Amino acid sequence: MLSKIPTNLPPHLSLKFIKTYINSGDLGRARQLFDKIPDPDLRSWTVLITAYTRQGFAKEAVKLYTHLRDRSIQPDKLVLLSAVKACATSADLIKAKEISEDVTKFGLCSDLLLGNALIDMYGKCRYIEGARKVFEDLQVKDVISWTSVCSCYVNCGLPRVALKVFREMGLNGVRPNSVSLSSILPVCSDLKCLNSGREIHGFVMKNGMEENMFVSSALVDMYSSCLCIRQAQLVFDKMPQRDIVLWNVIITAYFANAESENALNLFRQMRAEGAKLNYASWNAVIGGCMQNGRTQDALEILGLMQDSGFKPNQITITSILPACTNLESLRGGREIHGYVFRHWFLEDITATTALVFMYAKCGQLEVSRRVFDMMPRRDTVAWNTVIIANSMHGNGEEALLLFDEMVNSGVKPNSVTFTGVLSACSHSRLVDRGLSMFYSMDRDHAIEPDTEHYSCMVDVLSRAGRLEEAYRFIQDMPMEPSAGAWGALLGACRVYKHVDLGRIAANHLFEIEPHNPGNYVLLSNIFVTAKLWAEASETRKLMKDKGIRKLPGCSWVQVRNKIHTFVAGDKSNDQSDVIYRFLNDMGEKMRLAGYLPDTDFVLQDLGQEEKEDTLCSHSEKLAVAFGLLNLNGESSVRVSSRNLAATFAKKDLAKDVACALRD
DNA sequence: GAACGCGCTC
Repeated sequence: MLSKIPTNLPPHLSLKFIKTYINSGDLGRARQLFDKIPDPDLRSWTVLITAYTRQGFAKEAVKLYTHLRDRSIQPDKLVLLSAVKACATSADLIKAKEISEDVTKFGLCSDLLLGNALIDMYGKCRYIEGARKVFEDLQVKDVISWTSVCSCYVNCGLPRVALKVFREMGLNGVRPNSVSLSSILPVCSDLKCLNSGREIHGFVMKNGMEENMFVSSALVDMYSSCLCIRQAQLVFDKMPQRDIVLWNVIITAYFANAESENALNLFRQMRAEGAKLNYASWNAVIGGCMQNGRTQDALEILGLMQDSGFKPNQITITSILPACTNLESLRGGREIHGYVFRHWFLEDITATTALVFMYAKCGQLEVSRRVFDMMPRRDTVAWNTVIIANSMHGNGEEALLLFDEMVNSGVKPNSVTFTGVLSACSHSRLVDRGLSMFYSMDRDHAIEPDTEHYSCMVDVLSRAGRLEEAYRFIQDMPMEPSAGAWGALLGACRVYKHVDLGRIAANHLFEIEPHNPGNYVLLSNIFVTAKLWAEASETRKLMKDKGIRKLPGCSWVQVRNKIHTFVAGDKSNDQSDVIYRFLNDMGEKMRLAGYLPDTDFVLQDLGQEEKEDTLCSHSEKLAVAFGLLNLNGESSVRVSSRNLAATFAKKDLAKDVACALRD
């Protein structure tokens, strides 16, 4: 029994006791003994610092080193190594610099082991200059020095430099080992650089390293990222043994390549072979199902996961939450919110962000905002989500205020942020703000606008009726204009009745996406409005000849527990009579108030009265009327629309998700 | 006494 902590031991014995306590997992007792030694030797310091780092208390380890220095004890190489490692783990750049100074101060800056550890430390602190300096100053560099400096560039988001350094290493006659290879292969994955990946695969085979678990799982991941799933499978098949990571990687690879059937088969095979699944396995397969639209499978596997004794964690919840991002899911979504709350997952920035997004998508902007406001910390994605939420709901001014708040709080915007901000500007007709935002991207935030941003700007100008400007904007784009850009212009040409530009935009769209029915319908409608009947029917004919059909629009509204669906001109609802009478009354009241319906929006060649009728039977209008008539103000009316085919698949999945989660 | 591979949100 290790009951009483001994005192007054000679140094070698106290070290022995400290080690015994650490090995038995009692770090606290080791510390108590250490604190009782009046003058601990350097070995004791080293052992304790290392133990703290290994057991996940790197900050405490760094503190311990600070105590040592406060006592003006001169560190040796071993203590410094342990401190450098602690600092690397806690990624504390300020302490990192202090320790680095100590290394120099005590004349150890040309030591290879310490130098390598310092490079790794700076890499983990994302301080390239520091790592580079240590690397340059090393008289002798080995494979670890080179690998560490490569990893540093990878960590700091400079994959191309990492690849360059990796090649330099070879040119300097240093042969990469398995660690170097599994560090550099993810770079090929990120850059989708199949050529470099293949080259490295060749090196692996020539040097007989293909059975290394780290190397082969990195190879599988590389081939998967480069969309060569067959190559990935070949690497996997050649492995005589498969550890859990290799299984996870190959399953993720199939999901990422949209082959979910094969992924699920491998998942079954993995379980049949008795592989010991970990959290990554369960989350990979649940996330993979969700990414591939297999919500039902995801739910089933969520059940299996819990049967196997794994409690869904933040990542599981985050993956499954998108099942709840539709209007009819609000109830189930709330239950999941409860689960997230009960399990302290609100501390998790990713899970909470998914929750913020879910509420916004369910039409609950206020709740979404309250959840966001309660977040203890917010990263770029969290800010992006709340900005996009406001943009979706047409709160352009609020989205811009949030953007300022984001920048002021020191969180860096990225390209998604600007997509959100610019689309907010377009929905709220904030043209000047949109333009100034767009020009500030490159100038103030070093973000180069991509196709999506240009399309947003075309939308900003188009919706404001500045069609010629929008067209010039498209012509000045540095890249090939996307369907989004031309589509924004075409839509606005319909609203502002601009035939010439409409024709130009549509012709580009027919090239880019020849099978999108919307473009043909829009152009035909533009012709109808301009009374260019011949061209209108020609467009319709073009569409028909290509075998393209427009799917009917559809809207639905939830009243208490039931979802009611409407298509345009729908008379199938029990209350259809009441709905149409209500809409007619409203129409009459509007006319009296001086509002005349814009019948230009009806494409058929009908009489004025019939045209007004057609406008009244729009599917969204029917759904809103039904909601107003049946909800009696007891809650807000939330209507959502999609094309009919997508609607058949809708279902309150959130409830299923909530049911599947067991406390 | 040093270095490496798998899971989540916009």
